[in-house]
Amino acid sequence: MIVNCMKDKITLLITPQEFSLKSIAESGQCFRWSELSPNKYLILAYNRLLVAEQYDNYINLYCSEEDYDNIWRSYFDLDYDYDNRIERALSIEDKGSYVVSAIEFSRGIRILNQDPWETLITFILSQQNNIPRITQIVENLCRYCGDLLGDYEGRDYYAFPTAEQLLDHYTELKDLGVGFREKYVIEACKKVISGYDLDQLKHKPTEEVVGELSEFYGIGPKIANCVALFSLGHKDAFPRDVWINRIIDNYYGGEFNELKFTGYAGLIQQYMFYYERRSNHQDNDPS
DNA sequence: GGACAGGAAGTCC
DNA sequence: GGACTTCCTGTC
Repeated sequence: MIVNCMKDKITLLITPQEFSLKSIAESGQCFRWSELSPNKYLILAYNRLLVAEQYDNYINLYCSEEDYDNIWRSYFDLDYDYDNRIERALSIEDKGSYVVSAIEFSRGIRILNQDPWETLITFILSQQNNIPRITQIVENLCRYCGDLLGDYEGRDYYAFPTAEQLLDHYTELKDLGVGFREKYVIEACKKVISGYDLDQLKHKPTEEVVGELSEFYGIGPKIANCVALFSLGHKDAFPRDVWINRIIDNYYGGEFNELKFTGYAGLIQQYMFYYERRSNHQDNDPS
């Protein structure tokens, strides 16, 4: 991939097969992307506001070269070789299998390396919830508790709140839509404020990471795997949610061994999740 | 039309 | 196995 740097604009020569903003935006891993116009998004992450737009053969990121190097290159996972893993998966899967269809449908999705704290809280909010509502609650928390980052086209945008900021507003969390998950959020804030370092989990084995995260009140195996995959760089984490379990029941007779995708099972999981939710491959249109 | 059940990237007790 | 916030959907 070739990168062109101009003042406050980075151009990546890359195709939607390798990097698709739209697919990522719809893939359910991030809750702070908003569509400004077709193939143009405003992205909030790491206390930054980024505008990104996609064309047939390139993507423009409106940021400094410094921010690209320090934040966005890692955020968009640009140093990970997706084609290599996809080829490996295709070589061991039967043609026409669910996984192969899912990969073909989902090419271009990347696993974002999001901020661990933000990911921990947003996935606590995800339990027994749906994506539009999770997005709404996250928006409420940022607007009410977070720092103002700046404005774009007349609208103000806010940073994801720190643990201290969330705890400052603990009495209002329920009203902001957090609901019964309030106690989980408060406990997570306290644990982080008392010195627990999420970043150190980047350097531990995935199994150990999932174990440590599961000790948080309100975090079980599903959310622990999400945090490991979406923010700590553990590509072998494999979150099993209702959608994945449904796929396994419907297409794999209730058993699925993700270990055959050594080191990148999380990628396959994300393709399956996206394919199941976005495509119309099911016989749901009898007319 | 409006009530109502069912479900939503789960986890705790 | 039931409860949990709240909202959106489909059904009658």
